Amino acid sequence: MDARFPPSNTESPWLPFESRRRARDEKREAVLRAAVQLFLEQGYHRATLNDVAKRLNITKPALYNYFRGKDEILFECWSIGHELVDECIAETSAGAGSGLDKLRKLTVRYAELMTTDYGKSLVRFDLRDLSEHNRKTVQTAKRRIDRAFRDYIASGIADGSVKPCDPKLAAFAIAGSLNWIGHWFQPGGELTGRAVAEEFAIRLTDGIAKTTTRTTSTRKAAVPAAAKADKPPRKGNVGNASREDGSEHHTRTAAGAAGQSKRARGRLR
Amino acid sequence: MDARFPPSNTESPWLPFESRRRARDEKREAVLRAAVQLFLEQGYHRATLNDVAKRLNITKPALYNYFRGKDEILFECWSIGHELVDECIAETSAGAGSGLDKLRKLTVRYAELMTTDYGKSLVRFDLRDLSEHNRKTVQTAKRRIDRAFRDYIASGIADGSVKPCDPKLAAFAIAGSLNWIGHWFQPGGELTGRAVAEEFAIRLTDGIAKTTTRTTSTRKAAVPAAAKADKPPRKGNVGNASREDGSEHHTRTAAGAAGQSKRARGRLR
DNA sequence: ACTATTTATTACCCATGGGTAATATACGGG
DNA sequence: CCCGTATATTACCCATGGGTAATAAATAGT
Repeated sequence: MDARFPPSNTESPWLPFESRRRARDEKREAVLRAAVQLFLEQGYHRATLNDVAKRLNITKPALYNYFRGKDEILFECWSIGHELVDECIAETSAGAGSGLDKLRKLTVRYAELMTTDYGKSLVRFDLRDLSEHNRKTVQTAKRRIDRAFRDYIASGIADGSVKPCDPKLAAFAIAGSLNWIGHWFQPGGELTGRAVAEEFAIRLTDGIAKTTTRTTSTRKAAVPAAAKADKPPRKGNVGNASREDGSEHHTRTAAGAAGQSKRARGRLR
Repeated sequence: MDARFPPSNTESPWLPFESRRRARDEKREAVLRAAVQLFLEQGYHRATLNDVAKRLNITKPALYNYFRGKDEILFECWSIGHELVDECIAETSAGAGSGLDKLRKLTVRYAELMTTDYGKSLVRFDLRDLSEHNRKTVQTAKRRIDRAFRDYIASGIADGSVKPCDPKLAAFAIAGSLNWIGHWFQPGGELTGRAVAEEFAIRLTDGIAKTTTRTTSTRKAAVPAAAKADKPPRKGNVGNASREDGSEHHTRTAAGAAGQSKRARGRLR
C-alpha cells in the first residue's frame, strides 16, 4: 500500500448499537467512505441510501444529519478526489524539472490516484447526477485538471523536452488513458497501483518525448516524501457544498481535530 | 461525414398520428436510434421510456411491441456498437501488414467509431444495467476486443515492428485512450471524428513503434472502400437478445428486406 | 439530576417510472 | 365487406427509493 493514499479504514465508527460517541467529522467521512465504495460497486443509481446506512450499522434518516441528500454525498465523494488531484498538481508544479519531467510526475501521481476509490470517483460518476450548482463546480475543476496536463506539455514543447504536437489532443490522449484506469483497475488484481502508474507514465509520455527514455528516469523520485504529513489536511474548503445559500452554521466543535477542514455541514437546522 | 457510419437518420418513421405503415425493422431501428441518443444525452437512468417514445411521436407501451423492456433496448444499442467494432477488427485482421500496421489500422477505425452514437454506447453504458445473461454476452465480447489489441501488439513485437513491452498494459493504455474519446467527443466541436482518429492513431502507437513514424503512413488507406455496401448487413445474430428461452417466433415477414438480420423480436405473444 | 442539544430510530409520504391490461384503430386478404 | 392480425392508445398497477415528521435515546454542561 501507499502512504499517500491511506488504506481507507473500511470499518464503521457506529458499533452495532452500543457506546456511540465519536467526532462528528469522523462519522461524516465514514459515510463518504461507505458511499464511495457502494457507488463504485453498484453504481450510483443502484446503490440506495439504505444500503449505505446498512453498511454503517445505522438507518437512512441518520445520514441526513450529515448530508442534505444523496446527490450531495456524491458531490463530496467527488470533491475529496478532486482535492487529492489538486495536491498532485500542486506538488508537481512546485517541483523543478523540464515540461516533460513534470508531465511524467503528474502522470505517475494521477495514475496511482486512479487506482483508489476517491480517484475513481472522479471519472466514474456522472456529472448529471449533481445539482446545477455542484455540477458547475465540478466542470470548472475538471477544466483546471486538463489545463495542468496541457500546460506541462506546452512548456515541454517550449523547453525542447517534448516533441512538437497539439497540446490539447496530446493531453486528451494521456489523460484519457489514465482516466480509463479508474474503470478497469481492481485492487485485488495482479498489478499494484504503483506498478500500473509507473508503466503508464513511461508508456504514455514516450510517444511525445524527444529523447526516448528507455530505462527508467522517474523511478524513485516518484514519491517525494514531502507533503506526506500524517493526515494530509485538506486545504481550504474547495468546492464547498452549501447548496445555494452561503449560510454555514459553525455551531460546534470549533477546534475539531486541528486543521481538519470544515466541510459543508449537513442539514441546516 | 463518413460513409461507413451513416448519418443516423434522426427522424422518426412515426408521423405525428397519420399514415403509419412501414417496415417493422425500420421502426425497431428508429427506436434504437432515439434510445441511444437519449441514453447518451441524459444517461440511462434519467432517460425514461416515455422520453424515448415521445421523441418518436408514440407512447411508451408501443415500444413493447419491439422490445421486452428497457434493459433490452440498452443491450441492443450496445449490440449494434459491438457489431461495428467487430467489423473493424475483421477488416483489420483480413488485411496485410505488420503487427504495428494492424494496430494502427484498428486504432484509427476504433477511434472514429468512438465518435459515433453506437460507438459511444460501448463505453458509456453500464454493464450492470443489463440482465445477467446479456451482461455475460457483453463481457465476453469486450474481452474479444481487448484480445485484438493485444494480439496485434504481440505480433508486432514478434515481427519486430513494435518495441518489446507488456502487451496487456500497452493495450490498456491505447484502448483506454480511445475509449475515453467516447466520453468527451462532441460532434459539433472543432475536431472532426476523422481528424481525432488519425491524430490518436499516430500519437498512441508512436510510443511503442520501433521506427518513429513522423509523417503519416496510415492516411488514405484508412477507408478501404470495400465492405461498404449500401446497407451494411449485420451479420448473424450476434448477441441475440432472447432473454432466457430460445423461443424465437418468426411469425411474420419471412423475407423482410433481403439480408436484414433477424434480431430478437419484441414481446412474445 | 435536570435540561438542552445532538443524533439516532420508527413510521410514514409520495413522485417516479417500468411494466401491464383492456381496448381502439388501421391494414390486408379472402 | 368483414375478420384476423398487427400495432397503437388510454388508463392503470405497484415496487422502489429519496426524503420527512415525530419521537426516543444518548451526551454534555451546569
